[in-house]
Amino acid sequence: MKLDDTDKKLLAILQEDSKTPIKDIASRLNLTKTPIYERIKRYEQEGIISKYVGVLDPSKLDTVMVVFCSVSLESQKLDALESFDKAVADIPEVVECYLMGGANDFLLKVVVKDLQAYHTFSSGKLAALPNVSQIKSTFVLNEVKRSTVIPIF
Amino acid sequence: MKLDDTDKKLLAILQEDSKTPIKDIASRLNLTKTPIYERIKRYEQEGIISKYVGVLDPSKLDTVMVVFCSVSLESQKLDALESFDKAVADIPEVVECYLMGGANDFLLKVVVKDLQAYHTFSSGKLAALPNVSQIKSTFVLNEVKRSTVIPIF
DNA sequence: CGATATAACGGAAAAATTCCCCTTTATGAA
DNA sequence: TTCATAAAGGGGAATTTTTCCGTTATATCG
Repeated sequence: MKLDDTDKKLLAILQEDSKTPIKDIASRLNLTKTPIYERIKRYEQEGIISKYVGVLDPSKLDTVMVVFCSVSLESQKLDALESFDKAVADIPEVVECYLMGGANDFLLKVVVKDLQAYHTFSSGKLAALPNVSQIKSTFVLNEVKRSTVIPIF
Repeated sequence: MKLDDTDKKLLAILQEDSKTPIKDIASRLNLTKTPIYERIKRYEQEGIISKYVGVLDPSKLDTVMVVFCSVSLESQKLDALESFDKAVADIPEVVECYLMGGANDFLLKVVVKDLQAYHTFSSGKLAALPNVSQIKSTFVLNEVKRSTVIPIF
């Protein structure tokens, strides 16, 4: 889908604050509610906007710890990768998971409540998945920046 | 702040779909709109919910490429770390940034439109920041899972 | 057992979204 | 240039949702 200048500005606004009233967006973009409303509906229908969510501040929840871990599999065959994908989808502690280039590892972002919970997760749930050969964990000391915005140029 | 069972369920719903009408949430949690409304307002005032955002599907935007890079600084002094923090906040391509334990590196999630844009970003903007000594880039081949949900147990 | 605080309820007012039809602007072929 | 057609924008009314009351229930503690 082709995005014009208005689309880019509008998507930027919705990525920053999806609760901004349509009429306010309209006046910022020098339009009225109808064209704004219809553009937004189009994004939703086409799946460009997949969902609207509330974002929590982990520093306000005293029991949150973030860990990145890179997981290597014994096999790089497609079905091994796919079965790992599926397994990971159902583990709530795994908040993000990426298949990475270079070493053919997965990079996982994991959220747990403390170090003990991480140990349980890592040695219990994660190491138990099929084909897992190596897990390297790195702990987040400080969350410097976290945004969900995909910059559109 | 102490979170009871209703708070946890409510935060889980809002993290999944913040557009769910309050009356629908109320009936799911066997309550009426008022207590739900007042709990949500409390989360917003206390900053537990920091914002509401629209989430874009990068696969629907043909020009999106994700890279993780670990950046080492020459100095681990506090002011060097802090000036890096501040600089990173203003770079839109840097979507997330974490100070990591272990090697005292930063881990950055970077979103650009293609490989050429990444080269421009990496050698231009990123390497130009003060104290940067080493940049290791790993490219995302496939986004297996990406959620903004912080699991609350 | 009161007294007080906290949470939940129900309805009305305000605000936002949604939907309708109409007007304007852009596009392209004759 | 001009007309036909499509695409985008506009304005207002109906609907839905949020917000804000006053009131009632429930729990906690001396």
